[in-house]
Amino acid sequence: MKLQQLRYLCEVARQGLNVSAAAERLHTSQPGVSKQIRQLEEELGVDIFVRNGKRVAEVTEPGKAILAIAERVLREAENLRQAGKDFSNETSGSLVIATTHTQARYALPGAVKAFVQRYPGVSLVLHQGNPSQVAQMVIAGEADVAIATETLAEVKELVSLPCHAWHHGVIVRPRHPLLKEHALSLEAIARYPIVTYDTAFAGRSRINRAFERKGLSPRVVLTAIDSDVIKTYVELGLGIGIVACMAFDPRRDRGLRMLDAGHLFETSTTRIGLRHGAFLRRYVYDFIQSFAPQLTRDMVDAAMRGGGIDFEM
Amino acid sequence: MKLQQLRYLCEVARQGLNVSAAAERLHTSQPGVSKQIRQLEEELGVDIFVRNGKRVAEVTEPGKAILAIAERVLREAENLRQAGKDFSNETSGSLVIATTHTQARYALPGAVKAFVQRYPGVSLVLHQGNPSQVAQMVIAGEADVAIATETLAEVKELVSLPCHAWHHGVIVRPRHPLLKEHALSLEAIARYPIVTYDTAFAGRSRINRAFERKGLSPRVVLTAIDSDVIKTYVELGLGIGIVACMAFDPRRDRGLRMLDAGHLFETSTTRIGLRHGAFLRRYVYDFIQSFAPQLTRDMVDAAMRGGGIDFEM
DNA sequence: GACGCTTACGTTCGTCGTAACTATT
DNA sequence: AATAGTTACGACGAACGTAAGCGTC
Repeated sequence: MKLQQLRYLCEVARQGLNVSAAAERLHTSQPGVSKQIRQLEEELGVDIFVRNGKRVAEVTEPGKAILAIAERVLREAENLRQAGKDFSNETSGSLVIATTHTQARYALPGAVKAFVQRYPGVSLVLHQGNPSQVAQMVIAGEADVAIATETLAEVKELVSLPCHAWHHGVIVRPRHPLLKEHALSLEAIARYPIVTYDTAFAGRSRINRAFERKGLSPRVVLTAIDSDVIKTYVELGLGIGIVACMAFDPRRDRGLRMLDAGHLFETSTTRIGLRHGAFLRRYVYDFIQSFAPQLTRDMVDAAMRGGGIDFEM
Repeated sequence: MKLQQLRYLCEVARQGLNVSAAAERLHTSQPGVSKQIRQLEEELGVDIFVRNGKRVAEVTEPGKAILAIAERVLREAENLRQAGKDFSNETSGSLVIATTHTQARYALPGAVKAFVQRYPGVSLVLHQGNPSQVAQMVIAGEADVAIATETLAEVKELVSLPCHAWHHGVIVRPRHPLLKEHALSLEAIARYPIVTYDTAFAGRSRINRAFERKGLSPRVVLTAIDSDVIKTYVELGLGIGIVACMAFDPRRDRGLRMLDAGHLFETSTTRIGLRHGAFLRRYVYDFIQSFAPQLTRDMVDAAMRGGGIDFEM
């Protein structure tokens, strides 16, 4: 068994069982790939692919299990390579962050700016998606870290750590009647049409729960995945907005007013998600700590090894 | 990077940094091992070993991290091989069980007997040790499953599952005064010299805790790691014994009497410990279920993937 | 001086790529 | 007919083992 064979195998699977495409991506010949896979099948004594005549048609049931393990082997081998680069003080590299719009736009800029200054040789990539896509990217190895408020803690394949606690606020147009009420209440909010986040985004679950508990069914007239869209429509007078407080900037958002709603909705916690057992280069720890200062290298390491460990903020 | 290089590397580390010894164990030449390791070091750009002149003296700090990852790679590769054997219906193989005396002697015989009948081609090996040794054997890959009452649940590197709940009993000689008391109490027990398990064995922690809670400090005159030694000394009149109920057999132990003490000590739970993420061959699942019928393959799999999952009995 | 690791070198085996062949759509 | 995968074959390269060299203990 050789690592190369596993690489070939996984690439064929990733290319939708197309051996030629895999060979091309691997910069090698197609017969070579074909042969190595057959050799692996022979060594293991298991057919991994079902071949219709000469065409690779599907993955056998044992093949699925084998592919899963092969991917783990390759991932660990990749960890080794990363560890090598890290210890040899190689400054170049890449950091791929998978995150949601709200985080990318309002929470990350500070940490990102500090990072690119400190590590000019490291290319930083931001991938955007919804929380479950973000989690999947990290699981699949396409991203190094996931940052999101929802979902991450429930994904078993990831180690997740709390970064920031934050809460929601209500945004309205200037001179809106809500601005005159001396204490903001859920009942008052529910009287107006609402513009807020899409399901499974930026603490939307907390918003729903708060209304449900009071037996209120607010009229949500528009949902968006990002705070800017919400703000735009609130400015247009479509309704009042419920967004993360951090998404409101009094200087930029002159056409809007923010009412703190920390007492109405549960606090949300932004979390960082990491691949279980992954080797993280020094700059990854640095980035994490720059984003969430309480997450020291030791804490992250402890969580990565322990697996089940977690703590509340 | 090749698997072979990692194999060489780990073997050298395991042989106490002796390249020649590693080469011999790997059935290859010593220069080959030496060269491959240097190549790996060059590829990774990291010195793994500190060489005093021409002698390998110690592992560098980065080397330790690299060794840890290399071992993970090899373990996954081994999983692949096991998966191959399993799916190709190869009947031969081995099952190494690390366990304590009490389990081996009183809990396992039934499951072991059924196993060797059902899988005559699989060689079953029992390794004995104290609970933490047992856990270490599985972590190190020397054993496939750990079975013990203490320790396993706390070891993070293992997935542990509850098998049997059991409790302690008090054994005394015939005509002992305790036999006449109509309700056994801790206070009554504490009046006599006690023979029981060594620290960290077979629920000894529960025994201690029960007495502590009542503020009693019983006089323990002898501790042993196995029930048979305890029984022997109780028969000799050294004191009364506290052992697992399952260790008492009225037909064999004619010179002794057993008093149930389930109401005095907390229930102990025998657990099975498995290496996190390991591939288990079919017969391993069968063995586990034969030992603890509630542990179906699906349950074991769920626990292995989930990592943090657990349930109480 | 004995042991242990490295360097040097020749053989062998394996891998890769090209080309021809065969099956599937 | 075109696309995709396997078989065949020759060239290159890498790993292995033997033998010699050099440092420690």
